[in-house]
Amino acid sequence: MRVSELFTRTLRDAPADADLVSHQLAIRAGLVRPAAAGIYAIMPLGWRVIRNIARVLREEMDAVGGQELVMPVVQPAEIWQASGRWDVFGPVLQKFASDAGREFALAPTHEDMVAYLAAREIASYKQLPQVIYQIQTKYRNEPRPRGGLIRLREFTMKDAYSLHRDADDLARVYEEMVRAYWRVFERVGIEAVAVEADNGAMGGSGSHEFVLRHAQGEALFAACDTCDYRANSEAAAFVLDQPEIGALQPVEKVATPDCKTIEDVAAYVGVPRRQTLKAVFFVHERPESSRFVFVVIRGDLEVNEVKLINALGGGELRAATDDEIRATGAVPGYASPLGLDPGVLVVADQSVRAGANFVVGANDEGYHLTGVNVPRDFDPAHVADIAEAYEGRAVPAARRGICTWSGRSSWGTVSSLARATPRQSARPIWTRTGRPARS
RNA sequence: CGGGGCGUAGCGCAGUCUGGCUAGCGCGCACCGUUCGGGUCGGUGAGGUCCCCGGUUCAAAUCCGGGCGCCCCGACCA
Repeated sequence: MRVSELFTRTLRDAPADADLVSHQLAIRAGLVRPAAAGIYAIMPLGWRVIRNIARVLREEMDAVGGQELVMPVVQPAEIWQASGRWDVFGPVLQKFASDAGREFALAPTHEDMVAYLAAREIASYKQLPQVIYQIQTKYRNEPRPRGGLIRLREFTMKDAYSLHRDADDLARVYEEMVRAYWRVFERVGIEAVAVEADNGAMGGSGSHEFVLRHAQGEALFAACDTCDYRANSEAAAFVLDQPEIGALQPVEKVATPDCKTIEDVAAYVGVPRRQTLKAVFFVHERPESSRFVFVVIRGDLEVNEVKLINALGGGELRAATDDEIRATGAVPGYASPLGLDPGVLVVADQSVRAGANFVVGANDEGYHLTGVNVPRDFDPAHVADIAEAYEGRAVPAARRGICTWSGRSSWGTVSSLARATPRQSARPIWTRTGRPARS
């Protein structure tokens, strides 16, 4: 067909609100046209690209025994209530009611529908394993769509789901899926990097994310400079440095006026940041309850909320308000795990054991304590790795490689899930794979 | 949800601070001419709720109040 007959026109100037080069080119070339924030029309040229990618995906999914189907985008509330996720998913799940008052949701993912179908189709373990997949629209009511096509509300995803009778079978198909993904990326011409990922709220064990090294990506991943360790920022582990510990000092209360941040305190007292302890406050929310969480971490580190959620066993986190902090007896800016109400849940990062003679808040406006030691002065009930890795840390695998950070843009994940949805009993073990084909 | 920016012709912009000619410019579009050809050159022309609502004023794109939308940073991201 001639370009002169093309439905789409091309543009010499990119729209002012397109910042990323990829976004500018996609619009100027007429691949896509915006309809609303995070919602695009795929124009004829763009659709050709998607169809070509889809063809490759179908061939590779079929090659590992996948059966294609199409599940609905509009799904009745009952399916989400049955899996327990109707009330848990949060605002990303776009709910709406028909005029008659029947409740529906736009599918942001299809596990729940798969569970619904599998429960009706699979009558015996002899029917397993099964691999099904679809190339279908997803709708996620993202709080902030961004970067043109980087993060969309409405998008197309290839998602595959496998159902298994046991863990060995799952592990076998998991590996097949990972290999299938490599073939897809190779054929499509994407230089993907496989990184260890976290399953997040889906739970389960084992997850690989295929990412594109991309400066404007949504997030970061860590890569070891000497070994092949690769992990996204939610999953990256690192080796904690162990400062030399001299003689333990006694606890002393010192005045630290106007020192509400770690930088201020460290500078005022004259110690490195890693000789301070920082308190961070969250409210841990679950469908049935919410609880205040007092988190303690070494001053030079940041809390990784995904790790913290995992340490807490799931649920959601939000930052606590100052009022909620005061209600526990802690003083914002000068909070201390020492002398807290014993009813307050304290979770400490393992870094609190890496160091000595820490400077911590005194729970008294304008004062800090020095010479605080673990476990002599406080002994946290819960200690876990909840710190975010960062550039320059040694990675655990090689024990000496240095971690470097790169931007990442997610092109797909393969996850191995323990069990679909605990509330739906007699469900087979199944895995979810997939998340590519965002144009 | 917090911080910042923007909204004037299909696209890119000027005009707004300091209210007042008929709201302009480039590209694109239509028509006529021109060229072997061209992202050619020349001419003519169409196209505007100046984001919306309200207010101030003799007079509002411009000032004031409210709202909506879009983009960026952060929070979030199953």
